[in-house]
Amino acid sequence: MAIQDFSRSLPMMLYQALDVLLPKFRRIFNEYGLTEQQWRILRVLWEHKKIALGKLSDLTLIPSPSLVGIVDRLEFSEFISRDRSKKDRRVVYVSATKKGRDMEKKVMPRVLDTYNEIRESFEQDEWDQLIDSLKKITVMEELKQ
Amino acid sequence: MAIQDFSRSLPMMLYQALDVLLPKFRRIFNEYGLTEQQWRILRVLWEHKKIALGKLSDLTLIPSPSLVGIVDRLEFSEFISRDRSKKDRRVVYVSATKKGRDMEKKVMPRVLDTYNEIRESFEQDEWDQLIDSLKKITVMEELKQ
DNA sequence: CGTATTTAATTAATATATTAACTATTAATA
DNA sequence: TATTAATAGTTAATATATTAATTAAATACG
Repeated sequence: MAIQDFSRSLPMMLYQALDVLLPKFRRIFNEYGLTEQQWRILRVLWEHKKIALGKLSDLTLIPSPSLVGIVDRLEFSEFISRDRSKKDRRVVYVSATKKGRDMEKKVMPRVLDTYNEIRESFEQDEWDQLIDSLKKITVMEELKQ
Repeated sequence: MAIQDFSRSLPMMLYQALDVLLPKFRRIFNEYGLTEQQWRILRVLWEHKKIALGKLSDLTLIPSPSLVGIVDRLEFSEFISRDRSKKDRRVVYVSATKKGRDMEKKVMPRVLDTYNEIRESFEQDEWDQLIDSLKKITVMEELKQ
């Protein structure tokens, strides 16, 4: 094992963790004809009713140029609808249609089951510590810029 | 804050950590005309001399269908070369050219500086705990299949 | 030996990410 | 008010990810 072990570097460990965690969730999404990104958007809309694209980008971590196309396809599939703000005509609001809202009851339970299964394989302390450390990374001043 | 807080879910925290960590590294790669994935491949080749595509996919965490194109472009830029195994003609080996090897001296120090800067903002214990927890995720049996 | 199965790499189709540039609108300010 | 700067969303070009299918070669095995 080299002094600087690439495979155990933080970025690679983060990638690997996602590679292991996500396939099981994606299988659920795909059963309902959703991509992972489409699910993220619906997941946020179930809590927001109406949200500007910029805010949606922040909450889903989907970069705005990608968001445009993903929202296009969700709109085409009639899971969501767009409408432009009257007050500030630069702003576009997005909200879930009935079809989009109805997905919550179907998908969420399955996703939560899988999520809890993962969570239960950690001690509460270790889990909290993990989330805290990740949180700490996201607010690191060294990385702003 | 909802019972199940989407933004603090493990996958979203992992995504966010990567979103915060990577841009600073990417800026370095781009100065040398490399994408992040191209760098990952060179990073592995600097330690391996010669490696099969399958193994390279495992070590870089780049899925093989993506790897084909990325290796194409690295070959076109003359950073690496391909050659097919004589023993098993299904296998394709990849190795760094002189141009590819020479990048190590240029890029690695800058990357290590940035990496150490990040690492130093953690206590050794917390860092080790973080890496351990991530490692634990990558070997979770619950997620195999 | 010949056929079926597995394996390594690749191709194909579609979706998303990255970076830069652009448009329309709004806010700031001389 | 006229001009400049900032903001929200979008487009464009290229690279990569995802999933399924394909090809060529190697292996298993009746």
